Amino acid sequence: MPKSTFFNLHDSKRAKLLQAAEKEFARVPLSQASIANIVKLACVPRGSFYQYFHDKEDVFYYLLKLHTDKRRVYFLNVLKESNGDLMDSMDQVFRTMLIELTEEEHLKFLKNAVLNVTHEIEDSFTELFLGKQHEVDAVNQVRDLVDFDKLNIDSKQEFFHVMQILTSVTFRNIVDKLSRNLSHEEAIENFRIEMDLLRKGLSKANSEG
Amino acid sequence: MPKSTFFNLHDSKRAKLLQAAEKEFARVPLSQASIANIVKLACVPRGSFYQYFHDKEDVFYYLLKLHTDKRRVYFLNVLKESNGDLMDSMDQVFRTMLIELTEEEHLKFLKNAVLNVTHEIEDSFTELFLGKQHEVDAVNQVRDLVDFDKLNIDSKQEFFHVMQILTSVTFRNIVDKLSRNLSHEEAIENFRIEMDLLRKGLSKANSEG
DNA sequence: TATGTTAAATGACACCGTGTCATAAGTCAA
DNA sequence: TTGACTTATGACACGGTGTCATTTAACATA
Repeated sequence: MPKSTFFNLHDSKRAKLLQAAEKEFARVPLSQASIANIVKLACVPRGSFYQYFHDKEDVFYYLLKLHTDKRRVYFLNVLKESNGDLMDSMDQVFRTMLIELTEEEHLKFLKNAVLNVTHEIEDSFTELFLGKQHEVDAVNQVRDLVDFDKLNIDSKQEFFHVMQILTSVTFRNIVDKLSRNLSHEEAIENFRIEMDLLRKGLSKANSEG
Repeated sequence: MPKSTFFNLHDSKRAKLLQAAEKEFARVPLSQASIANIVKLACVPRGSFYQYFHDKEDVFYYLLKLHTDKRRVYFLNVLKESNGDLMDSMDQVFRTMLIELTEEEHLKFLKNAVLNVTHEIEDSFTELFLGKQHEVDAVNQVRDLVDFDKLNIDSKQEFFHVMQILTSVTFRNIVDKLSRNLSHEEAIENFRIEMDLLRKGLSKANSEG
């Protein structure tokens, strides 16, 4: 998290800093991004950067969090409007993300973020759907919206694992779309196939028994 | 890939280099590893390193490939011995990996690799099961071993997606185990729950129809 | 053995980025 | 105005990277 000094800044300067950082992280992946470029873009002296942030990872994950928070709100709304249909909602969010990724700036930022996946980023993706891990309130927020009659699970404890599975597969599909430069149609078709497989199950036994 | 010079080296020197590199990558994640340390450990001058490799990523991914190749052979054997039961084989490989991860050196290397997940690493994990992407032979090698009567899929084209799903979820479980320091029992239990969910399907509709 | 040719080894060096720190400049209350 | 505290600033020390000119080794050929 940025230092308190950062949050004491005028709105305009704060925005300027974030904008500069996002631009740099859109240019190259995290490991190649340089603080030198960020301060040049934002027109602030190098020392100031360290007044606001601990290091470049600090800004980077803060930016990512801003993105994630926005999407999470959207996800919760979709879930409401679909009367708690979890699979359909994942589908909807996946499609919306693909559309968002046509906006040049955000695309490049997210592309660099996602392709250069660190464990923290996959976690932040999970948070999109489940909220901050181990924060029970956030998990409940989703769980209360989900229509369990549409899910094939015995215990509410299994719900957590359902979300883990859906998140892993969805994330994978986003990464694939970006790394292989798939068209929207291809990406959606791939995702549809995998969601269908998840719905009906991979093992034949159950459709016989 | 390392340069040809590297492969012309005496076996002992090549091994020494790789051992030094693995030790450094076991110490810290890729981004923090330094070539300076590797050459110090291997007792070779700095310039030599660049005679053998393009950069540190080059050694790193080569090491990772050596690990992956070894596991892939094992996976194919398990698949044979289980008469093509895909789900059971994934289970078996997952358990074996957990056991391998008790060996200190390899644990730390893989932990750093997996936690600091880059897109390339998840890809290399997929290759473990599917072989190099777009190399048709490698995919067929697995597909020919799989018993399709145990799988709930209509077309062989769906097989690829089944593997994608299984790989994503398995990979996620390995990452979780390492990042949250789960015990073997917990990790196996989590994995079992998710594999069961995948088997039976997430959606209720199919168990009714 | 002498000679030429190619491959490999070596470490000094220029370059770049990081994070720190001493100092200067504000802010605000008494 | 003074003092206490917060923020700004940029020079600097440190460490890592990749290159390159030079040396050394390997080996073929006459």
